[in-house]
Amino acid sequence: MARTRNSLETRTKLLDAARDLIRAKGYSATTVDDICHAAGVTKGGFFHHFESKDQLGVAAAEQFSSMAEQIFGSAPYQELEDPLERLLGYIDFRIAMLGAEISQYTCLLGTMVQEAYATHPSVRAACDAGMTTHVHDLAHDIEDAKLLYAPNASWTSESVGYFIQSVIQGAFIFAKAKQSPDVAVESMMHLRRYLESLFNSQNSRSSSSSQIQKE
Amino acid sequence: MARTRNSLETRTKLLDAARDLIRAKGYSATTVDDICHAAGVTKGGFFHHFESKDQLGVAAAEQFSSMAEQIFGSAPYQELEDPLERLLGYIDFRIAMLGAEISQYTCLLGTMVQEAYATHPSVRAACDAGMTTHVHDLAHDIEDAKLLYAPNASWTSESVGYFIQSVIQGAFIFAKAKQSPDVAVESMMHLRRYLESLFNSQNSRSSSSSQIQKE
DNA sequence: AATTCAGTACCGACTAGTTGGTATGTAATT
DNA sequence: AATTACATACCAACTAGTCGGTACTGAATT
Repeated sequence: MARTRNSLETRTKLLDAARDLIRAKGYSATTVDDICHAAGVTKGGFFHHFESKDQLGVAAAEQFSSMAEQIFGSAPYQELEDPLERLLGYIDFRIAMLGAEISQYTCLLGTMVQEAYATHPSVRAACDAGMTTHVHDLAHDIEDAKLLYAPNASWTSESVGYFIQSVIQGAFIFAKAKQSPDVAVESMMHLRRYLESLFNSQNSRSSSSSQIQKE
Repeated sequence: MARTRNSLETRTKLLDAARDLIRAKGYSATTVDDICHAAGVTKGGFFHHFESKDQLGVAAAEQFSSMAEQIFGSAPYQELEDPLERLLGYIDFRIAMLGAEISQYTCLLGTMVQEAYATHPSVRAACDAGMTTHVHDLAHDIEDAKLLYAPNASWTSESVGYFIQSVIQGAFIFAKAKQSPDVAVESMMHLRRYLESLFNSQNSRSSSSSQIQKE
């Protein structure tokens, strides 16, 4: 029966199945058997790769984080030279993602941490770590844009990064509640407008096409 | 043993226990036995009041909605005459709430809908209904403020209402992940600043989002 | 005023199925 | 030969939900 005997491949199949199932049903409602069945692996195989369900949750969070890092790190907007344009490109990219199926664009970490924060400490920590890393990646561009367009602003780049993620996470909740991304799209447009306004004040010099044409 | 034989009281105790437990552990991880134990009621009593766990979820969502309606409807900021001040008062009120324990200020509806949206349709619908009602309550003040301060703005009051709720829901996720409300507070401060900016400028033009504001 | 009686509120043991996890076996790889 | 990578069979604890029974209530009947 066992056609392939590739440890890494099996592990990846389990993690992918876990990612999809947990995004759809949540962490608690997703059983080990569910994951095994979806991945085409038996219980024995599962517990060969992960010593507990919680440890799978941690591993799934880590895998999701590096997947996100890869997706956003290699997205087209990263080629833009202006940090503000990269930031707005990120938002536009996330808005574009809302065109796919709900289960494709929602965040595993946000979903898991909601139910796991009080009862599964290791999962909570893994979600926190992944989200924090993503915020810090963003904050780098925000900081560069700030130095360029709003050096005297009172807000911190990090807080803007967390704000962006809060809007996105909240938008996902409404996409789920309404079974439609429409409200989420509008929220992210508000977010985009706010970001523009943050970099629009006082001494701004921009050679870019979009916003400021004041002299 | 049975001191009081008050149907409504027992039902309320079950709903209160469900609210607290689900906010802490999520919907799936909260068992009927958990709820019974916390409420001091037996299984028989539970299923006398609710014909299924899902129906309890729906009832809990409804109760939570009317609780919210009552809290925000009778909050001090409602006395303010200016609709914009009422709106900002709402934000300040929510920021102040972040001083309590996590389990006290998080949203049952947002928590439940995350895990239930695909697998428990009735619960999803109840959460949607509750959140939508709350947004519409908010949107009323937003609309009034718009007529007063930004009559020509291109955004809709409803979309601003959903945006506010998205930020709040997302902030809760980070409060859980970080086990601290600090990040949530900062996000709500950004939200507050955005709302101020929406009503601050001479919005005599529509659609063009760039607006220069003075400090 | 006492009795009946139907209905409501609740109890707690039970069930059939599910849960995460284990013990043991075995074929493939090193 | 030893280790790895699984599969199979199994278990104790737990799961939502059931069911027969009990205690209390309040109104109608006696």
